[in-house]
Amino acid sequence: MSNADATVFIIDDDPAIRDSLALMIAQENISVMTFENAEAFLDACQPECLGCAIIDIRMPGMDGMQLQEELSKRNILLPIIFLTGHGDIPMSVRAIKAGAVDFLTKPVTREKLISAVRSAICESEKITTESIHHHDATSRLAALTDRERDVMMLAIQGYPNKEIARHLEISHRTVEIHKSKIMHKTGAINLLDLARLAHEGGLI
Amino acid sequence: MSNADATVFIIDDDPAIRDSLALMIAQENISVMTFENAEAFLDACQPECLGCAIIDIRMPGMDGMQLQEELSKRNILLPIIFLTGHGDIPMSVRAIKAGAVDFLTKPVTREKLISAVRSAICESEKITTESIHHHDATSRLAALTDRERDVMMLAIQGYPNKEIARHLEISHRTVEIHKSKIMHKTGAINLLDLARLAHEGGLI
DNA sequence: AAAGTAATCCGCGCGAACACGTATAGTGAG
DNA sequence: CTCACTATACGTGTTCGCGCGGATTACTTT
Repeated sequence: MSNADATVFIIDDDPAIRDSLALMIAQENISVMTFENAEAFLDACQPECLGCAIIDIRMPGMDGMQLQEELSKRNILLPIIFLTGHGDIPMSVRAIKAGAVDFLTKPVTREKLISAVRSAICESEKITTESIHHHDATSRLAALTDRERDVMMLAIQGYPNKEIARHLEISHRTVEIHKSKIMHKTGAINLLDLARLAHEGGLI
Repeated sequence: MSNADATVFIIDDDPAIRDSLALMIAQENISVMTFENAEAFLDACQPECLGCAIIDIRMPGMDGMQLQEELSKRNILLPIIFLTGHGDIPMSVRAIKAGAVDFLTKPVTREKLISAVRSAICESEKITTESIHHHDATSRLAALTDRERDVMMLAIQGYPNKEIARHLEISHRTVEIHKSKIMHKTGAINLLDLARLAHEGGLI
């Protein structure tokens, strides 16, 4: 199965809930880690981790929604499943609109939990793939000099070399040299590829 | 204001609710239309309309969620605000995940209603713009012959003309002629533009 | 401190390869 | 017959690899 290295992080202040959830998930052959509060989880988690977080809304200290916000701030793109005993509709709407994949109410059935976890892990795999692409693109683009970046930005907007040359007030041959170096440095095989790369790297 | 031609469609079986909502929205200088049930709204609405729909979940005949699904099937991309007196959390989660912009509970405050309507109309404007682009792209691409489409698909993946020629087992000059016709028919000014167009037209 | 050295960036010219518009024309399907 | 597809030929413009030079910065050597 593809979820071999995915981990479900359970953050809940109630030990009984933690154990119960952990058991249900472990029985599906998915690895689990439990945390007593948001702070402990924040200390432990990494931006690259694959899996999902099951977060209790109501906790002493930082609550679930604050944790969601903090994770987002720290660029930790872990899909979140909220779990609560005392939620209301506005809260659930806010959570889902803020990007949570699900909002479950206690007591949760095994079926709903596992279904939510599976789709969250699936989401996490997508995010991880995209993140790798993004990181790869960014690191390649980082090798470019400022001037090369100038040329690239115009090139991927479809300007021909002559136009770029006019725009930057340099010889058209120089533009081509820059472009050539850009291609080599980024490993792009053609302009379309470069445009895709720049797009993935967030430069558009 | 930019919402001059946006219309809020209210679908609710309770006349008192309809009138109350319509009044609040009309006071914001936004035009309103009311409908007693889902079927009447479906008969009246068009795919191109700008604005949003405020839909009661619980209605005789087709209910709010079914209406959402039906609108989606008919490709009517109107942002939806649900309104209900007897909703629960799973329902709200499902609705938001299915694309609704908000899920309000009766009785709704004027403030929340207007805020939801404004963001929904803003969303509608985005959708409309995208939809125009998509439609435009599709209609341009529709003029292409099958062979031209073959050539285009390879071209926008970055293959040089010679490769395309080898791949299709035709002369490289013929490929260039196809490409030229493609550019003329679609109005694209260069390859990147064509790729963007194909992307907008959903051909990738 | 001064001189040499390496690295980096920016620039130019030449020539080969490639792309593209125009013109001309043959073949097969509807 | 018309339209789509194919092909050929010529001319022009664009792209791109290669070699070379000037300017700046930083690091090492003397």
